[in-house]
Amino acid sequence: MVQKPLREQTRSVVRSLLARTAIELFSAKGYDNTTLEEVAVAAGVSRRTLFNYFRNKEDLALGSLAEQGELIAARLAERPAGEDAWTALRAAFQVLEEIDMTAEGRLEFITLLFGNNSLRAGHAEKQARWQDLFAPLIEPRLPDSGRRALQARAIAAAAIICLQTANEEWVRLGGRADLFDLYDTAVQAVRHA
Amino acid sequence: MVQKPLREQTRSVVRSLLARTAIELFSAKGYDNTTLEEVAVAAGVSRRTLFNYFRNKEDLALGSLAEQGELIAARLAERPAGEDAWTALRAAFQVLEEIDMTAEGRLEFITLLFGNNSLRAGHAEKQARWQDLFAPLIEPRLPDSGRRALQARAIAAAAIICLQTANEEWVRLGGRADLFDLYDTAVQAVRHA
DNA sequence: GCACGGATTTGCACTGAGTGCAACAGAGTG
DNA sequence: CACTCTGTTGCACTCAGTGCAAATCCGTGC
Repeated sequence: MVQKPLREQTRSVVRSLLARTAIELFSAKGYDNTTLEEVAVAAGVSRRTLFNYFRNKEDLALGSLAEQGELIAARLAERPAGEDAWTALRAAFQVLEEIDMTAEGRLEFITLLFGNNSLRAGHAEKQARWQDLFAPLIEPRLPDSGRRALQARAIAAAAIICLQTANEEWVRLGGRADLFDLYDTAVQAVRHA
Repeated sequence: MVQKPLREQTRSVVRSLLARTAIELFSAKGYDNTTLEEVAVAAGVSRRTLFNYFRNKEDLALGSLAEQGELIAARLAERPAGEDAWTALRAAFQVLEEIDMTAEGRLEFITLLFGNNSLRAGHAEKQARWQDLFAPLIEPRLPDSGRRALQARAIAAAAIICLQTANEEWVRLGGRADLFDLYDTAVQAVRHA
């Protein structure tokens, strides 16, 4: 009866080990030049087992994005009900700064993301899924009107894209800037230019 | 010496024939359940030749998006210099309405896009590339300031994402709505909510 | 009409991602 | 010591994508 939490625990440990091993190899040799066979060997596991943990090669690299989305959504749900949508989103995004990851690690990871076409695509898509998580949470923050659902989706998408643009710029600057300064600049431009 | 234009002409004819054949099959049988072998046979060409025209399976489905991006960019470049960035973008997007495609065709195509994960990803990525086309064209429309490049990218990205959100909603409504009404609602929400 | 030359098409063989299946190993239970 | 449940592994297969070389097509010059 105590097995279940135990199994799940080992599972998530193995999962993150595999992801870390993979990202290390991808960064070192390039995404396309790294086979899943190599990742499996490096992690001391069979190629087939990799597929028990991740649906595909892309997920192996991007798994953490889905988790980040859930973290942000959770934080967003905790924000006071009266708070303005943009304010709530900005506050929720800041959960990213609490994530256990060195600046070099972030830089390496994001560089990997933007350096490969199919990863860029996967990245874009994963963040588009964030929209589905965030929109229902910001819809109640909008004034009544028809099309409130559409409005909520648009705001969520725009905020995410501002974060992404800021992230890109942050990488371009080699990490020598404050991410949220860049984010604020982006939002300001979009809303008041 | 007259070969070149001629060859290019046939090339683009063949290219669009292949794309149309592919999209038809993808819509009918599903993207994942359609092999490139089948597409090739249906178009009366060898599988290998398909790869002379398209880099990969995804491009076969999404090729038109790249062209659309270039059309919009061209229109954007023609807008008067003093025009506000958002106004210019909206006007440029309207080139989409001039594209030779039936409403059912559009609906079918967009439904295909949103119905498959990897196509959604490719779609998101292709539109993210639009950003690279549009940003330089709207940067001169912004007031002087540091970070104008970042601002231009943010605005381009936000406008694109509004269009995409409107498109999604349009599909959800079965095409029974005006795309630009939806777009305006989205932009309004983002900028003034 | 005919041979030449460049480009396009095609077949072939190969790599690697992803999947279904069945055999296997290990841990907990009676 | 069987028995079962779960996770791992190997194996064989399909399909996307690529490099290469043979075959084919087509406009041009003779």
